Amino acid sequence: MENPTKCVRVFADKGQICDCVEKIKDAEPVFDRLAQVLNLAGNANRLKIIYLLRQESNLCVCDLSDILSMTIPAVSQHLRKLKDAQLIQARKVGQTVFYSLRTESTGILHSMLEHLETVQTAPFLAA
Amino acid sequence: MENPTKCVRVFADKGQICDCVEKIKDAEPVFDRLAQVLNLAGNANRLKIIYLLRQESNLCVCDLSDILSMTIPAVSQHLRKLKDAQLIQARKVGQTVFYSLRTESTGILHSMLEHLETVQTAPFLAA
DNA sequence: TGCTTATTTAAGCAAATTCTTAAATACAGG
DNA sequence: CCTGTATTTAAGAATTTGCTTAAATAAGCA
Repeated sequence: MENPTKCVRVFADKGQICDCVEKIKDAEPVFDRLAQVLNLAGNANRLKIIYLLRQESNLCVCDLSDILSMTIPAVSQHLRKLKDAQLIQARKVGQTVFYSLRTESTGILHSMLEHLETVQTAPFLAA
Repeated sequence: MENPTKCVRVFADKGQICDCVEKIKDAEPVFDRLAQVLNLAGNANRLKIIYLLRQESNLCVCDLSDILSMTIPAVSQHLRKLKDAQLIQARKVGQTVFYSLRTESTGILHSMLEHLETVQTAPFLAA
C-alpha cells in the first residue's frame, strides 16, 4: 500500500547507469545548446522562417509577414529569438532590415534543412 | 504620426513572395510534423532521453530517472509525449517497461543524434 | 523640420509547458 | 488474495510561450 518515489531494482545494471551519467555530464553544454536550437526550430512558424531565409536571400520583416500571414510584430519577435541565439543575422538597408542565416550557425540546422529539402523533392520519404 | 500594421514597399518582389507562399503551402504537413519532432527534442531532458535510448538498449523508466536525476513521474510524462509522437516504443517485461527508439522514426532524429555523436567525439566542432 | 514608412519594443493575456505530490494501475510472489 | 514494486495518471502551481494592440525608434524624403 506504500508508494515509492524510487525504484529498488535489485537487478539494475549499476555500471551502465554510471557510464550514462558520465557521458551526459561531460556533454551537458552540448545538450543545452542543441536543445536550445531544436526548441527554436520546433515551432512551425519559426521553422518556416528558417527555411525561407535559407531558400531566399533578401527577405525583410515585411516579406516574411506577408508570406506567413503573420503580423509584423509577431514575425519580429521570432526573428529576435533566432538572432539572440546566434542563428540569424540582420543587415540594414535604409529602413528595411534583411535577415539571413548565419553561416557559422549550428550544423544541426543544416541537417534539418537538408532533411526538409529531401522531403520536399521526394515526399514519399517523409517523416 | 500614423502607425502601420502593413508595409507598403513599392519595390517588393511580388513574384518571389508568391513563390514562397506556394512552396510553404504545399509542404504544410511536413513543416508541422518536423516542428513537432524538433519541439519534442528541443528540451534538454527529453533530448537526453532520446540520446540515451539510442545509445543503450534496455533502459527502463527507473534507469532514466536515476541517470537524469529526475522524478519518475517527470520521466514518465516525457516518455509519453515521445510515444504519442511515435518516436519511441514501449516493451513491457514483467512490471518494468523498457523504451526504445522506433526505427521508423523521423530521419531528422537520426541526423540530430549523429550530430550529437560528432560533437561528442570531436568537441571542437561543436555548435 | 515635419510626415511617412519599416521595424522594434512594451504590456497584457490566454494557452501551453514542466514540474510536484498524491492517488490509481498493473503485475509478481508468497 | 494480500503486499510490495514499477509505472502511469491526475491535479495543481509556477513559468514560459506566442500572440495582440499600442507606443517608441529610426531612417527617407518633401
